[in-house]
Amino acid sequence: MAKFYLTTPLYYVNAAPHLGHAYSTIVADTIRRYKNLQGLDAFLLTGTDEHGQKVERSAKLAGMSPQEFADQVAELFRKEWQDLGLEFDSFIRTTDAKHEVAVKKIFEAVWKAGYIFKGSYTGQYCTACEQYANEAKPGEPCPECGGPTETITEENYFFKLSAFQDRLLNYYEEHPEFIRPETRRNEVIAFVRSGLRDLSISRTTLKWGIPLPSLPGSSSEASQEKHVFYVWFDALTGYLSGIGYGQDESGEEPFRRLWPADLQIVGKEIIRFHAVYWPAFLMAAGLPIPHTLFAHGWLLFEEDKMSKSRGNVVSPGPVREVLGIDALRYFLLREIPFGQDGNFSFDALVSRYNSDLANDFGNLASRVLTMIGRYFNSEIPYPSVMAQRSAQDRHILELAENVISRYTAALDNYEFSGGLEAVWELIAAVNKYLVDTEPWALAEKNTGEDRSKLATVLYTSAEALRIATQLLSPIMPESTARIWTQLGQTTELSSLPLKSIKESPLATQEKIGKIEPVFPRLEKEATVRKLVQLQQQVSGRGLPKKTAAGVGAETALAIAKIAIEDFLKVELRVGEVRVAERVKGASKLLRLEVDIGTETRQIVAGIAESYAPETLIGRKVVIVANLQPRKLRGIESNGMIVAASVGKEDRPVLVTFIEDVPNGAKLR
RNA sequence: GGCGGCGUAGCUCAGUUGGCAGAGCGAGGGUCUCAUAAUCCCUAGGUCCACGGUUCGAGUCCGUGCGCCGCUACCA
Repeated sequence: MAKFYLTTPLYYVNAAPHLGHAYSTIVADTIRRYKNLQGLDAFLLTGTDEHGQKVERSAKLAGMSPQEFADQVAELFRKEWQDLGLEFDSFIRTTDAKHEVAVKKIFEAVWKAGYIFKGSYTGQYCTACEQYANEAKPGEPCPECGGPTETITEENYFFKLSAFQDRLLNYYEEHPEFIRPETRRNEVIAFVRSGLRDLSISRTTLKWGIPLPSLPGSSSEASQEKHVFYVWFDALTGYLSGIGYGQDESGEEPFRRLWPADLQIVGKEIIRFHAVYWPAFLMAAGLPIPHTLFAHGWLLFEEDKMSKSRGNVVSPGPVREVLGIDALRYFLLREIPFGQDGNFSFDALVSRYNSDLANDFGNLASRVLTMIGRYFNSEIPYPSVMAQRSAQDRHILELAENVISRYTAALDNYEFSGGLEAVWELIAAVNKYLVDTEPWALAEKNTGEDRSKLATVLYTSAEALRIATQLLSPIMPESTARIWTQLGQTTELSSLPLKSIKESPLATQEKIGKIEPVFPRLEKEATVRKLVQLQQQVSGRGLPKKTAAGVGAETALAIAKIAIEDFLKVELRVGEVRVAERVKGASKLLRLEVDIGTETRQIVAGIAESYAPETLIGRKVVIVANLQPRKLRGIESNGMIVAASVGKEDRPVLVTFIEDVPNGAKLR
């Protein structure tokens, strides 16, 4: 049996699992089920990425060791998938012993192939954040905390990424299906075309990682012990270690069977690591490249990116409790074209549930089954022979055929939304068919001819319902299984191959099961209220203890009181912008010349994303006049512009005066 | 700034090789009664961002402008 190996991202344990993580995993679980129905041996790997600076810091904040911290969060993930009924075949943790073995093995392979060399990495290091401030240039402050950065040079092991530029471009060219969707593919190609620099793959600035093995032929083995792997070299290898790469003969068997992966699902923010570094690592190690890499979009909550710092993280738990996991699966796969960003809101979720699941699908099952119960003593009736059926009857079966092929074509291409639309076309058509043929009226008349028409209508409807149910089983495994039982089917729905849809029509005279609504209609307002309420209860929980206290301490620091003398040290003055222009090569910076009465100051301000240069000329601004000069992009900045910081993205909004104020006026 | 994408009915979006503007949801009206107050039918007269061009004819091709978004590497 042919295999289908797919992976979710290995989730970083710095955050508790939320709906965004669930989205990736739900998609993967759906594909796994679908591929199994297609007769493939599907294997799904998920897991957690546990090393790196952020975990080290979060653990410290929580007052525990990184390992303890990672253990707790990894367990949260595992439990979440279990609660959501998501099935996986392997769960890899990058702190597993077998993973460490695999990382060392692939590193040695890359080393032997000659793609590792020792070099030095120079960057701006922020001691407060304990990390490199990548965007900062020498002399610039840390973009995260605003603290000073220093230029430090670190001895590192480098991966010769530059050697793979052409090979990667060729690969993208020859395998258009490798990076999806198209826009991401274009971005990646543009990025690689612009030139690749070698990548440092070891770190000495942190301890929480996998130590580099001693290298044969390397003279300085002692110093190597201080090196740990760069997290991405470590994490990506999880896709190999999770299926046995690096194990002994028998342990490595799944790897040899499953690799290369057929589908790797990732979030769009990590596409580069997967589309550039990862294939390069694999090429260097002499391993095959995965077939497809699919970058999905972000789940936005009420128009905003879901993130912990924004405090708008939605947990899957409440949705599962109130609407059931299948409603969530359906919503995510139907509402959001796979690959694009999508909006999640409780309102939209409940609306979709009511209109599509309750009104269309659930109600169709209910009315068809009820009529079979009432008019045919709960037995699937015999339809007329084909020649005697009406055009309407035949139309439903033809449409069903058509929908089956459109649905499978869509799912084969990971277009869940399109596939579901097709199924709903069938569902809508059957609802209409029932109104047009009026089986209840046929039952009233009860002549022989009407009786056989009635049987045909109900059989045809039930048959279409059966087809829709079977098609939808990978999307909504639990609810479709219930409808399956109500249709009187005793075989396990999840074990029926896709091809049986066409081959096994509903058997007549089978007794249908007990009818009960699978998607009861919900009162929208009350349901949304309930979801919001439950969500608020859950929001307090999440990451391991003490994290909340740590955040509190940071806030306290920020609002510490200062004396008036401290404030008087700051010289704030009114100025008028005379000249404003973009700084070449910097997307955020503007070079301003500001008239402060006594002189004109040159100031470089990071406001280019919010203000077009020409709109600033002649505008009154407030500047900090006694700031130490600093060079930004080689341009000296004498002071800074005062602006409110708005929203989580810290969008700057300039201070303005309602009354006219002379240039140079001092603020106090 | 450079590269790429997008801008179509109140909302979410389809619109293939240029040929009379579409779907779903929401809203309004109506119908049936098998069904989960569900279904089904009717109703949107929308400057297809703006301007200019190519063409017998452009949402669909070209140019310019405006607006929004993504990418522009070693935190993950």
